[in-house]
Amino acid sequence: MPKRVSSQGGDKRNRILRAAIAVFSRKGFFNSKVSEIARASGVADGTIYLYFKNKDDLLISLFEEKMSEVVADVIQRTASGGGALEKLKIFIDNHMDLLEREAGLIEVLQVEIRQSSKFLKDYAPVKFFDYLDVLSGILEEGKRDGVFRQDLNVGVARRVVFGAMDELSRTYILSKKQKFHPSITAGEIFRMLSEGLCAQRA
Amino acid sequence: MPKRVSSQGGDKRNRILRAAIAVFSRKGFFNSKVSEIARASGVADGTIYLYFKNKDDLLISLFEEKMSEVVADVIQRTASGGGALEKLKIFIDNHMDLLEREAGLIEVLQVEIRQSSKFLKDYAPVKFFDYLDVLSGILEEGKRDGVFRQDLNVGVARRVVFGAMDELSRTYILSKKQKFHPSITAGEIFRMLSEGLCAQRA
DNA sequence: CTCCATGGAATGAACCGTAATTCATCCATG
DNA sequence: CATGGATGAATTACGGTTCATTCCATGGAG
Repeated sequence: MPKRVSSQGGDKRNRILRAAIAVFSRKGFFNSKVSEIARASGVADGTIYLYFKNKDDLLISLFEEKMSEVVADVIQRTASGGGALEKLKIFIDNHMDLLEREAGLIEVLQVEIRQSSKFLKDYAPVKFFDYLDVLSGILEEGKRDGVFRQDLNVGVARRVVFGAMDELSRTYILSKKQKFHPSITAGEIFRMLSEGLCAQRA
Repeated sequence: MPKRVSSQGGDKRNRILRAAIAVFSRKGFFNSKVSEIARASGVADGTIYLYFKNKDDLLISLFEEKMSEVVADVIQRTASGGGALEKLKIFIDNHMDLLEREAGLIEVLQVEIRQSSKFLKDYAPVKFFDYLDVLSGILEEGKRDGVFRQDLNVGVARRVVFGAMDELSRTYILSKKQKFHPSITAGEIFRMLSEGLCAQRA
């Protein structure tokens, strides 16, 4: 299990991760062969087992490491927003933007990790909760500042927001002929969530 | 491939479908063994192949048939609603209620069908679109009647609504210790979507 | 400067468990 | 006894994982 090779081989682990993202996103975890990932990353089958315990570990590592970056990044970005509403806007924009910047990664996170709890007996996707927590923070702040309704149930609201973004992501990923642009859609989602569907307040 | 057996065995196909739902929902499609489904439905392994082409076909059939019922049922139920807003309420209530009535089924539809497009090369989940179309109909009606904003993008809105419900469903399914009650949550989702998060209209 | 020893990294062919599918056989019914 | 559904053990393919072998960079010795 090489830690970090001084010469040129230092990126081998990353090459494998990148290839895994590509392959998993294309064919799904269960239909992806380790040998394919090996081929795609230009290493031998056995080499993968020098860097990862097994195929499951490859998926988990991928999730943990990449999701960490995503979470750190979105925390950074939203911090620059003035109020809760602006932060929410940034959060949503960022999420939809990821679709273009990291299409394969998002696809894996979206589809494969979801059902991971089914086959990865004990694994809890902590990083995913970190991501949701950022959203909770924004919503709490908005309540505190009177921007959002006082009776907002943050536990439900964070899921509503995430679910909306997530579903649009899926639509984007699955529709071959791109019907819409992520950033434009982000605007629509934001408006819908902040103002609601109704013409008038009841 | 027996169409419909006159004697007692007529329910064999259904027994298999029911068992498949239970097994798939518990362990996921790829980790479910055909022999498990056979055992759970009280038939021999080979018998399954008298009723279904293969394991994939079992999943697809399950989806098509059960989803048809769900769609027909929700069309029926929403039809009784007075206006678009009430129909939307019914739709959301119904969706969350399915979680209790058909927990296993929803879990399969939610998690397994999602990634089906990855491994079922040509299959398009038509019934899923039928379900979304019911939602579109409600939103269109609301726009026509001035209940919903005129500039609502129905294509995006239907996904926002579905995504919100869907994400809460997932939360419900995955959290062992039930933190919330589906029908109460349904109310929160409805309010959030119709009125939005904000305290004031901008 | 050349040669060789050393050890860790990389290789990939072979192993092996698993599970989808088949099919020779059995059995109930009319 | 003929028909056709049902059975489940055997077949077979597949692909994750292993590990004996090879490769290569380094550095010490001659």
